[in-house]
Amino acid sequence: MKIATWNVNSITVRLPHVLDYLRAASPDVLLLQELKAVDEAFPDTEIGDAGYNCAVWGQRTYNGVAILSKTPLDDIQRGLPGDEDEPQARYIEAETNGIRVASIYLPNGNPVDGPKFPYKLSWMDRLIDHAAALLETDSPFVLGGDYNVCPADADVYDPADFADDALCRPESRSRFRALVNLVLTEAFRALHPDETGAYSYWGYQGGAWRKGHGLRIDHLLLSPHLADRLVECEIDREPRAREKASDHTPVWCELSSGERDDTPWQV
DNA sequence: ATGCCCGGAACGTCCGGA
Repeated sequence: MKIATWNVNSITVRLPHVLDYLRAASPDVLLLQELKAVDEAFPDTEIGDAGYNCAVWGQRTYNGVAILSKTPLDDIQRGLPGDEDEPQARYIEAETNGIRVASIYLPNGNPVDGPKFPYKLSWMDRLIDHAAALLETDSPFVLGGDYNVCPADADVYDPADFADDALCRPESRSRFRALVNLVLTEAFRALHPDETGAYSYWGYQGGAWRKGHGLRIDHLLLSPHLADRLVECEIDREPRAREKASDHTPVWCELSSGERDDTPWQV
């Protein structure tokens, strides 16, 4: 089972790229962020024709998250539990193919001296609470998306320059660690502990993509059941190299079927 | 010190239909 996440920075502009990606990579589940479109403008017909069901929480201008899946999507939840008055469309969760999946667009938090930074941190606190509740259910789940957190200096092209950025600040990193320490598995780093320069985002300004000035801020966090099934996790740079690219590129992981090897142990 | 780049909204302009 292949699960991917991609911040598309406008589903309207990026639809051709998304359809190409669905055809080329054929993920079972694709988590999307930054739709920048209301529900009614979401291209569910085109995506349906490509063989995918859609769960969407859109918003005008900003934010917007969706889950695409080859299998039906059930029990769709929009927003974090207890966050019913939250107007920002940053979280959607559903059941598909026997697992729970969430598409997350975590607040950026910049500038750190304004109200956006405490909003980010409290949003992370609520996500941690919800992840703890999901772990209590003992059911397999994936929390994937644009976390807007570089977990470590190895995930930033210029750590010194980003030391005081909301994506790298210790308050953001400590909450990301607290989430992982619940215990979840951050799929890419689990399989590539020493890899540097493995970014998922390169800004539009100053030729960042050409210069390799990137950040790794898009993550797939797996529950213990699914961590046991993790066989591969990669960042697909091809979509970022295209004309009219999103500033993010897809991150995907492959989970084995989950069938246990019951071969008897032999001396 | 500031913009760099991009997308959407708002707006302005153009176009089609009445």
